[in-house]
Amino acid sequence: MGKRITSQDVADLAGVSRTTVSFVLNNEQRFSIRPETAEKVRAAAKQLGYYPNASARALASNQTKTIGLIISRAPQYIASDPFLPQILGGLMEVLKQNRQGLLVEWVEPGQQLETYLELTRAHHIDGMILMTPRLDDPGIKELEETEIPVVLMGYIPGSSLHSVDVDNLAAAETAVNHLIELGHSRIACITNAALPYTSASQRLEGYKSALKKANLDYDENLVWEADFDMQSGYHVTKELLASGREFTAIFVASDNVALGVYSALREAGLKIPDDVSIVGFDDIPLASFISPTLSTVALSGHDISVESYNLLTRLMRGEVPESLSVTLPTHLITRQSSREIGRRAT
Amino acid sequence: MGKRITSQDVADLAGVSRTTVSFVLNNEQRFSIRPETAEKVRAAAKQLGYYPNASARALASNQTKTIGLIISRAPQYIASDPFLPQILGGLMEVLKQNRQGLLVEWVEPGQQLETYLELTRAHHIDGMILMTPRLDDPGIKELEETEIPVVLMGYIPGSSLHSVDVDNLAAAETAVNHLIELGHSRIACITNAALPYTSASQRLEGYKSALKKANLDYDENLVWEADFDMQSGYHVTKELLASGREFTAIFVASDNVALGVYSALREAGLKIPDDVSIVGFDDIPLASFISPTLSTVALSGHDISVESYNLLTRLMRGEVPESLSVTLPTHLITRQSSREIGRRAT
DNA sequence: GAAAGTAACTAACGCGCGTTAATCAAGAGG
DNA sequence: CCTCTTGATTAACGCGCGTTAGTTACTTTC
Repeated sequence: MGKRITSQDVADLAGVSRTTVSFVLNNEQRFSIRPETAEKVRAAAKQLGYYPNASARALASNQTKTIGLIISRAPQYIASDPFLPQILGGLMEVLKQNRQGLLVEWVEPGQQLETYLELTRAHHIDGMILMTPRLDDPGIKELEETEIPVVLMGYIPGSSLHSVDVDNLAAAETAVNHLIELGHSRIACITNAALPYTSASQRLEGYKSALKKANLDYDENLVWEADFDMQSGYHVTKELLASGREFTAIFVASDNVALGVYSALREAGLKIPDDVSIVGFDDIPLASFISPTLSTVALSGHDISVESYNLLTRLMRGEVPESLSVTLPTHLITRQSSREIGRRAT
Repeated sequence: MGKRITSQDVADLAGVSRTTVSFVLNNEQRFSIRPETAEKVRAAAKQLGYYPNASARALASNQTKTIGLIISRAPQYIASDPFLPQILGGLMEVLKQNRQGLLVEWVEPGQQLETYLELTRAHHIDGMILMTPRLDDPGIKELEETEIPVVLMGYIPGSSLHSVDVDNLAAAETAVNHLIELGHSRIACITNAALPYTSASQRLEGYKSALKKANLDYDENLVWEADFDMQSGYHVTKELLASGREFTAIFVASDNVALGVYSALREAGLKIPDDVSIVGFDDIPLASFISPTLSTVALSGHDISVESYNLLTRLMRGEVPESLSVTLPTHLITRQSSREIGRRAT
């Protein structure tokens, strides 16, 4: 158990005071340090292999240099989310550049309050990003009143918290419109998640809006709720098929769920896009690798992460961004899974 | 900026000393506290909404109650890893039960040393789990000498660090053997990653071993290295096809990579399993949803996480586990992608 | 009834660092 | 020669908590 090296050790070796060591290593400009003294300190620190203790530093400076990513979902759903790595990857990339750490937490519906309070009051983190928030999250209100900077990845209407999101409604509308332009009029909708998740309800709104603008009837029997994963997509599609309702296309608000839809349709002997056209959402890497390749709404998890981090950084600096929310672009990518109604393979 | 609530505030309100507050809230059994006093303290804490400051606590107790998950890979590879969420999900589940936090970091080859030192010496975390370690990681040696508990998710031969892994070699051997039993003798191998990653080299060894036991020639022109993602699987398969070498089956050491292989074969007009049989590795959720469903070696990311955490916990408690490494079971799942050689669809 | 406990609690130190106010040397100005 | 700056450095306090070594008050023991 080698004795831990403190800044006092560095100070002793360099023949200066601990204060000087602190000034040098933190590049404190307000106090002038003679270059050769600074060099002596740096050499001593290097020689001893000194690394400032994170806890002590956090305690003294009131900054943990760590931000939190909070996922509003249970682990079993997290485990099969192909989009999470993109978010995580993007975030970790910018964080490392800025020498900050990332604490990952999840909260299950019903326990949000306690988790948020613990995280913020205990000051484990300097700021937090809340992923896939739920409309019915009672903790949101609590967070609005806390001092800690918060960025929502996803939009909560009426919340005073800053947020980063894509325009889910418009994007979904575009996707459904694409199907309408291909001549489809009986278009089913399978959501990406339960409706308390804002992205789910917004995408559903976009679906409705597109139908309305095209003067197509909205049939609630064609709308089904999936639950993040492929299994749910599979089961919901089975039910849709069993319901006997006719449809020639499905807007699936999540590529991941769409994979389950593919599987169920295949099992039912239906061909994509010959019998059913599909448009997904997210453009996960897989979308261009499966057969048939999946038409989908592309959005960049990487950009969402970076923008969230940028916004959070400004909040942590105490700045007040002019606008409450950042909306990122999406674009429709048409691939093989969507085709004009009635046309057979060429 | 409401004043932060400290244990002193709780003590004042309860009419006791700060020490008593600490004893009560930490359930310190060594000192006897009168039940009604304890109750008074708890009531005061609740009333004030007191949460002990994490940094102060860490500094005083020398425990951060946080463990680190270190991923030896660059963010762009992390972003498309379908296996990461499983690991993360499992880990987060057990961590929450034990009221511990999770700090996620990545290191890129070449910078491991600095990152490990910083993380351990700065005492950001109580212990760490190192995911997908590389044989050529110079930091491993450093970690062996550090005091902080470390668990490798993946095996490094000759290392004195504890590890949790599946028996990659045996599992790969089983997979290849399955192909051999189906009558295949020209079996290509596409690795899951570059060979410095131990899982990649071990799976390749399993492939070689299976061939050897079956007295089949090892042809290094049939072995290609992929790089975690689908793109690499796609490109490598293209090259394999372009090389003109004959083969009737491919062992792909990663389901994710196999998806790229699927795509390339499809593009070349080859049918799976009619023309080429495929066996993958990992059993990602998608494996049973794509067409044809993918035969693969199943392993549980969840279990790997849980076992890693359990092992790490014991190390953090100062225990010395009898064995250096934990090996978890795998099992081959045969689905549609592998079939007897020469047989056409039924 | 003094010595020896025992239960219940507290004063005070230390964890390692950031930071303010103070100190000291050295030169500038008169 | 003495004051006044300026530049370079340090003593000392505080961050909020865990924890040891007490200190009380209240029994028990012979």
